[in-house]
Amino acid sequence: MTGVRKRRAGETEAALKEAARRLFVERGFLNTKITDITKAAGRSTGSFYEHFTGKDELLAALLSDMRGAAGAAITEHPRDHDLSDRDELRAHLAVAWGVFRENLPVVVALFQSMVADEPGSGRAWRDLATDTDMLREHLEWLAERGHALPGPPRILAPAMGAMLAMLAYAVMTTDEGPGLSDAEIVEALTGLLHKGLNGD
Amino acid sequence: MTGVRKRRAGETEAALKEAARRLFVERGFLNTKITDITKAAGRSTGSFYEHFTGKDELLAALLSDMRGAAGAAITEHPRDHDLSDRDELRAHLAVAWGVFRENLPVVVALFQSMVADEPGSGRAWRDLATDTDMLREHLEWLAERGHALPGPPRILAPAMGAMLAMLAYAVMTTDEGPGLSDAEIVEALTGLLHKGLNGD
DNA sequence: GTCTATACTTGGATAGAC
DNA sequence: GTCTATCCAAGTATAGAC
Repeated sequence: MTGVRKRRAGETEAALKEAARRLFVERGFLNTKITDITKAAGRSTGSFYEHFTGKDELLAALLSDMRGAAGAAITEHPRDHDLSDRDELRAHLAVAWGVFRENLPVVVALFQSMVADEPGSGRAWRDLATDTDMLREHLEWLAERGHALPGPPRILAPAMGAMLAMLAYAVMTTDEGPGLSDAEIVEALTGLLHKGLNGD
Repeated sequence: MTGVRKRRAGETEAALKEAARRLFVERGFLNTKITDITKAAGRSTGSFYEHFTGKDELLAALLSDMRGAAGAAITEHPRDHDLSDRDELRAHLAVAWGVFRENLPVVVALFQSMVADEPGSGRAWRDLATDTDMLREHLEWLAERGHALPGPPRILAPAMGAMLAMLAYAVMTTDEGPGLSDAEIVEALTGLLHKGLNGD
């Protein structure tokens, strides 16, 4: 493989990804066909399969890119973050909301992909539990320290994650939103959850 | 149209609906093809279109049936329900959870249908706002009476609805759930939201 | 109203030339 | 690696006999 050829290949892959990101937001992951992506990227159908085995692998690649970029912000949480502190809770929520906002194409695609799966697969619960694993640990840490929670962390964490994910999806895919800024939404959620977890 | 013929027609429609309900839970709304439904119902493809113009109309019919049955429980809320009362809040959540549980086929189908729509359509937000309209009014009623809420009802209501809907979807479509009974889940959500709304 | 048979469309995937 | 051309499977929807 020559250097030029390699570069051209990289450009094609990047073009396909970029086109996919744009289309995933506009039409959604499910309604975007591979031919739509190649057309938008100015590439041929055959070329697509030289880079990805299918739409799912493309999504996996996008997800990988996302983790590389914004992943650090989410992953590197010290286990002893104190969510009973209002400012820390707000910061947490703000980071999560921001990651959603910054990576909307991937978020939309993952959300659609998850919900479109066979209900019997149980994927929705599995994804939700996995994605809120760290939050669950935070809550368990609070409980271990004698903090009185309104319920078991293994249901509270997924519940909070469900609220955040679903609400973010709804808000970020409409023009007719609640008429509130991101900061105002985060503030409202902070109030609800802070009092909810700590009782005032 | 003879009486016999009419009866037979009614049976076919019922058989199609019943088959659809079953398949929507097993495979989901999106993955269930019209041919799957007719096959499961022991009817022909052509016959299907004599009763419904397509899958969406079938879903609308199922939704209509559901409203007729369980609708009363949800719709007939006096506007002045006091959600700051823990027992009333729990009862509310329990009713909603129960409706989801009792009508899982329709709930799954609607959820999938909503999420599969073009993100740009803003349907997710619209549905969420509509479905939590009454809750929003309840909260506004509280606010009018001087109750201090953690944020504007127009974002709190959708947020609560998002949590309930997404969590119910996840929990009810898995065998590996949180290991809690419905009552225990409702109790945990009650605790979280009651304190969240009222501050202890 | 219901059936069988089939036309039609979409979209995924590959073959082979360049 | 990329392209054009094409095959093929899946599903929707209709036509026409009963």
